[in-house]
Amino acid sequence: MPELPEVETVRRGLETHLIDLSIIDSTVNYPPIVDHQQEALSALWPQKITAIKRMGKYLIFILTDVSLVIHLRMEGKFYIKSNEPVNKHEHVLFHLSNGLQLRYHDVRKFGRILIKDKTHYLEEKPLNQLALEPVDMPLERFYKATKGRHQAIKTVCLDQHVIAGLGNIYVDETLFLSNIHPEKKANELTKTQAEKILKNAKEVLAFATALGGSTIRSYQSSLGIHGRFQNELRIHMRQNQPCVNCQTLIQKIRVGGRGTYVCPNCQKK
DNA sequence: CCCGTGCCCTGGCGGC
DNA sequence: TGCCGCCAGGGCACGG
Repeated sequence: MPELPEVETVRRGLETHLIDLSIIDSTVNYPPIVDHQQEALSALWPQKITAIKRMGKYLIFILTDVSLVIHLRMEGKFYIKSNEPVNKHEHVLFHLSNGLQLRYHDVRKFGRILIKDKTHYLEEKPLNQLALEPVDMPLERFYKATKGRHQAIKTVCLDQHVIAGLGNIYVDETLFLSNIHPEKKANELTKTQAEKILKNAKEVLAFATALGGSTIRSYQSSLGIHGRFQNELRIHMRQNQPCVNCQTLIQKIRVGGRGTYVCPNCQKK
């Protein structure tokens, strides 16, 4: 599942390949991906790709007249291909001015590509609902948000309206590094614990981004980029393996419906 | 406002 | 080997 480090890795790859190219046409094979706006999409072209940005787990293509706000969800990825046969999971094709095609590939079909106003996309859903990323988040603001929540801290950290960029992998890593149990009630955190979470979230996201994100299971990065952070995971996907700190066997539990890895000795409720 | 549930979707896997 | 049912989960709609 692409989280902030994987999305940033994708963004950098796309930037390298696409800046200053134009999209001259589009083909939509599965309309829900573009929110059934395939005709509006077709009417846009040509548009030059002037910038590719990222906010939390969203990618934003800045084009001549509009912005495309893209969420890869679980398994969305981009490929750049020439005229190879179209794979059954390639749902949207952008035909580029250099003869190549940017193809959106998504086995689960959960991803979305939304057409937004060029300058007001920040004021519209979904980006107007998006919280700040850990790197930009003032402690006071994060701590205040946790105080109003009776849910498990893991659930709150996954809420993109509270803090942006963390998904299931990096929230498990962050809470492990913070010695906080994922089921701890958010409103019972001390300010020091909130500070630890914020600090560790920043560090783990920065380190993972530097390694090109994680390439695990269903999520393999596109454009030939393979992340290496999966080799650095301390807790996620390590069920029944010894904790790196205390050798206690790591447990897999469910928190808020999510598979969650925890060291019952190191992480306190 | 807050919170829990169900939905979207398909490949992979366990069980028989 | 093949089939069936279940599981994975980010974000959102909906209802209490």
